[in-house]
Amino acid sequence: MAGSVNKVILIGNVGADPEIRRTQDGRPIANLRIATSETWRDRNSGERREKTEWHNVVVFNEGLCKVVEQYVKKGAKLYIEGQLQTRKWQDQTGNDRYTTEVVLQGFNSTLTMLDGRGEGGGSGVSRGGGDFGGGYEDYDQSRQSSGGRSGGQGGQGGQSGGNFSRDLDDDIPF
Amino acid sequence: MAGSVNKVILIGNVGADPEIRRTQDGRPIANLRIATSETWRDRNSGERREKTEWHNVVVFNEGLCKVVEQYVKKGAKLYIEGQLQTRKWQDQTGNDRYTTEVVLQGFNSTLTMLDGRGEGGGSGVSRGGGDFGGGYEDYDQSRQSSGGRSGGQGGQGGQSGGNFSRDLDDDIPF
Amino acid sequence: MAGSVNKVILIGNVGADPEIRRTQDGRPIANLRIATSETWRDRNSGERREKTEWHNVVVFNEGLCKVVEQYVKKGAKLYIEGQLQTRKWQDQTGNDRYTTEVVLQGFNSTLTMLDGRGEGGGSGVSRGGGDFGGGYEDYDQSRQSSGGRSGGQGGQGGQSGGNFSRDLDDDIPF
Amino acid sequence: MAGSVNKVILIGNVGADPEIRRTQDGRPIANLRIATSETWRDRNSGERREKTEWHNVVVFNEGLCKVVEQYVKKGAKLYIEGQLQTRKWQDQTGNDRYTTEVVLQGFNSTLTMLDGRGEGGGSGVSRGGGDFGGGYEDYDQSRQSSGGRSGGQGGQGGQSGGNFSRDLDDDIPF
DNA sequence: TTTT
DNA sequence: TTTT
Repeated sequence: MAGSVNKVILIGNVGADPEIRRTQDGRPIANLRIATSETWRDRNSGERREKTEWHNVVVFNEGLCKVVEQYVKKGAKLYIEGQLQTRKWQDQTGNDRYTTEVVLQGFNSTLTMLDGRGEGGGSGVSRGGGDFGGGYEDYDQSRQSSGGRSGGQGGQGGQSGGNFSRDLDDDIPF
Repeated sequence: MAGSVNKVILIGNVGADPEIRRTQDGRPIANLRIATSETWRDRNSGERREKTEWHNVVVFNEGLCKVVEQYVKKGAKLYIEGQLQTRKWQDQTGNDRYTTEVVLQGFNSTLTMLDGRGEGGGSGVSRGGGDFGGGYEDYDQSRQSSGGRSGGQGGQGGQSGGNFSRDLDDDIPF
Repeated sequence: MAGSVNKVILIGNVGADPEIRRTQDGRPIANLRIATSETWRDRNSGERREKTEWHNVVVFNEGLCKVVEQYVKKGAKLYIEGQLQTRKWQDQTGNDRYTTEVVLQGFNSTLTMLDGRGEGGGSGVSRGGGDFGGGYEDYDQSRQSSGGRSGGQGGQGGQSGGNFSRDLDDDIPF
Repeated sequence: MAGSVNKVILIGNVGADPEIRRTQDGRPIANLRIATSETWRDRNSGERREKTEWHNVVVFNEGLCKVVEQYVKKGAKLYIEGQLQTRKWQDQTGNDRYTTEVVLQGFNSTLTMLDGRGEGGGSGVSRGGGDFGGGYEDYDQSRQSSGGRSGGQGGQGGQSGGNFSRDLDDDIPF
């Protein structure tokens, strides 16, 4: 379809230490639970009220996974930019179920630490791709192929060890 | 939580004529299915590939509901800005199920026609609230109280007739 | 023009304590300087490089001005959502000059404290309009008419005292 | 600075055929004027009012420049995502002047045709970088180094001929 | 002029 | 179920 945009922007806190697992061919995938919340004053009672929303965030992007692995802990405040994706799965009784997630994959994905931590004294800002600003960043784009459920060229990520034998489609949602 | 943002931006096409229903107290709710899609060229085969994502959009905002009712038809291209919301419901067997929707409610919600239609030859742009630009818009803010599943003060929307007897929580998801 | 969007999203730090002034009819206007910055590693030298960008932010929205007045200090980290606006002025020699600012006015404007401060122990989140979430917020929409350089109905803002005698158009840019 | 975001999202129409020029080392730069506009109804007079804002958009990203060159004409409706950048220059009398532009450079930049034209029957969607969706896109990332005023490795873009002898800093603003 |  |  010509001219389509699918963008989610969240600022919120991470509800638990992230889970990082790997696909069979070695690419990392990070799962985050992020809470956003709104407060308002009830017009009638005058009481302060709050509503918290929980978001499932899945990081396929390899560079962002590294950031998550190293710096993101329970309670961290993050800015994330990704896209909405709903995937279908079957429950135990064979019924179709759907889970909607915020996916960080490829370009136009961003994850930024808003607590002042991140990247070894560095920026705390990470993007889905390598080249920005002055354009000379040392980022190995060939390792960027991310790509979710795709075959890949096998282990190009290199961070062996601890691979998950379960594929992405085995995820237990929520 | 201090400093939280929950924002979704979509540009896509409407998959079917919108359903408009009403809460028991007369407030309108519009449901839209919006498709976004990405195309890319497969690195290996060189073929063009496409992936379409379908989004459930729920419009609680009364002003935006009017726009939907009057102008949004199957095939329309829209810009929408809303927030993510996951609601819990029980299926026939009593199991918890969750449905994530893009909700347009209150301020910071926008719906814009990108086909050149909309608002009687006018702007095709609509926001979740009345006052913008020069600040003199004729918008009855008292009818803006929207508020999803809340009780409301009863029928302030005024557009009686054709009310739905089902409440929002009765929705059949997907 | 049908279907137009003009949106700026910034997360950055405030460079100096905000200036708040008032129009002749009593509406407050806050000016902020916000720094955003990018870091990257130089591909050739391997050095870390940084580029800082400074943004002029003008808050016409009365509710957001109050937040700025009370909570925003030099060094604060903010999320802001506004729109781009370029205004024309004449320098001393009568030449046309242009200044581009990020304007927070009316709806679809947001200012959020990301430091954990803000709103008396409350949310630290503020929007350009009143009704959101459950829809019961106690916000006097009639005082919301903001409206930049427009005439207004005179003094509806009410917060008299300390008014600036200079109009907005007298601003010295940059 | 840790955790900084600088993002502009525009949907608007192109005011004139884009100018494409080249840096001395062959990288293309496209300049666009984009109009956004708001309409509202005057609270007092009841008249419809409109305010148009013009934006200077500079495309450094090489892939996006190609799209601009081939498909973007006067009147085209675009979605663009870039960042704010203010540059300093000297006028004829040696005074400092500043021009703020929306820059599309590197990742997290997007340009999308919203008219149904674009990319030879293809998507009309273009991003600042190559890998998205399934992750197999055939995009030569080595030609992506864009980088604004930087030296570059010389002519890697390959689209020789017609280079502009003026550098970016020679731009006449507005 | 901020921040890390 | 949209669109190109």
